[in-house]
Amino acid sequence: MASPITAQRGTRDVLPPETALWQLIEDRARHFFDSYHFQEIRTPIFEATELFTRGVGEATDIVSKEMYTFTDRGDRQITLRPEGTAGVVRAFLQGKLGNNQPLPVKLWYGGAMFRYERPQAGRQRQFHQIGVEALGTADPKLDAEVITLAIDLFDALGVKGLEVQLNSLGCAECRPRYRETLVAYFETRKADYCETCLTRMDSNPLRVLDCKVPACQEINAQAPSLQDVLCEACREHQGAVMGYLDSVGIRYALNPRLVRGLDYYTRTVFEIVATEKLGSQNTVCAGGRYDGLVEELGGPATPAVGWAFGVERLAILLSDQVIEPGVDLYLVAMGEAAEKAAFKLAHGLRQSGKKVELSYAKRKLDKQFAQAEKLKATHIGIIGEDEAAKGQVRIKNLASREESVTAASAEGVATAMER
RNA sequence: GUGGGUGUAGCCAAGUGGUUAAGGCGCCGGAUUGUGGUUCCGGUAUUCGCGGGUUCGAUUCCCGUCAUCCACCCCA
Repeated sequence: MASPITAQRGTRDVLPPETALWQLIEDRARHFFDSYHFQEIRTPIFEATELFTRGVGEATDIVSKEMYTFTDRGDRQITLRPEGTAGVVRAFLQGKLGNNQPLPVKLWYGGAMFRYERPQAGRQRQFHQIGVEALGTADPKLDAEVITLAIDLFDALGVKGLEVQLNSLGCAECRPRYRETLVAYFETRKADYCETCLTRMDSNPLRVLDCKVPACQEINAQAPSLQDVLCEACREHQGAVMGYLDSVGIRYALNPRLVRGLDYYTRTVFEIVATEKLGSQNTVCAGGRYDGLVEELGGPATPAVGWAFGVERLAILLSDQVIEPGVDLYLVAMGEAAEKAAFKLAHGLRQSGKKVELSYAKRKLDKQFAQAEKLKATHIGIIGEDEAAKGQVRIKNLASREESVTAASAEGVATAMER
């Protein structure tokens, strides 16, 4: 026998009944996107590599060592999308969405993302995100709105133990200033930092702040905080965001160490982290404002804000929720004429929206009952030789154990099942 | 990419350098012919992730490899 082919490292099959959980997540998400008036956008899974090097940032880990990049047969540099925002912004510009409808343009998307990482629970090479992007306004109301949307969704799904962490990364005005003071501080303590920190001081100094090495954390505790040097406009913006969140009772923790790994963020950044169940991969949802990205990708200056959550991680948080499959009617037939009658009856009932399962095996009746129980059927229908000859079916409610004989028609059976 | 743990059926698992690899759940079939998740009986791993080595002999020891999990890293 040939050896079986298995799923590639870092990819996995989502099997039933877990798929039912994914559907639940998707359904609830759609519901809230609709009420918050976000419209769906679907963009390609692969894009020009340059979209991500320019959008996400050359120096980021995602771009520098995690992308699935290849040259296609037409000599194009192609990358499987590692995140969703860059593609949405590209489509926003290409489709001229900013020109033909009122701003902000509020979009949501969902789908597979690809990053070449070492797999772990809650971290796959192909993983799935659902996210929102709102483009065209700098109004802090929108920062608060997208966070509120996320919390509403997670609440509705019954996710417990989440914490919102908030920070501001400043803007083109104050961030460079902060960078300078920060680097100046690092210089004074250079001898005490770990090696990754030392390289990051040049490439991406803000990232030094969320180093996990205890020694580095100690030094960072005394580092100047961005909160202290935010410009007036950024300070006001952050205050407004917090005010809106307060007004709807959303609790959050200000975390001045919160730095995102993508270059495009400005001002508001946030993460929604799970306090239990996820171990170190505990960020469920993350996002922020990216006022410079649209311009960076060749469009007009367009402020924007968005987030994405990881479907796999959310599914882990919800994994104790059991979604019972179950059918309305399990239909058993005995004899050739009965098989045909059952097949036809099932067809009629299914057309009218009943969930009907047929018996595909010739078992004894007591086994058929056991089978109906296993399928979580609410009713069982029996067509034997007698019933088939009379064009009838015996319907039994498996909970009440009440039984009746009725005409083998969709209407007749539907009525009998009401009882 | 770094360090560590694990790998016996669909799932949970016992086990040993040597005749036919426990058990449980699940699944399939049966217990004198059409009514319930119980009970009883039977079946369900040509082989212990894969490859190589040591050995008369390896599921068991060694090496490699793959997968998975944990921490780092990174992030959703």
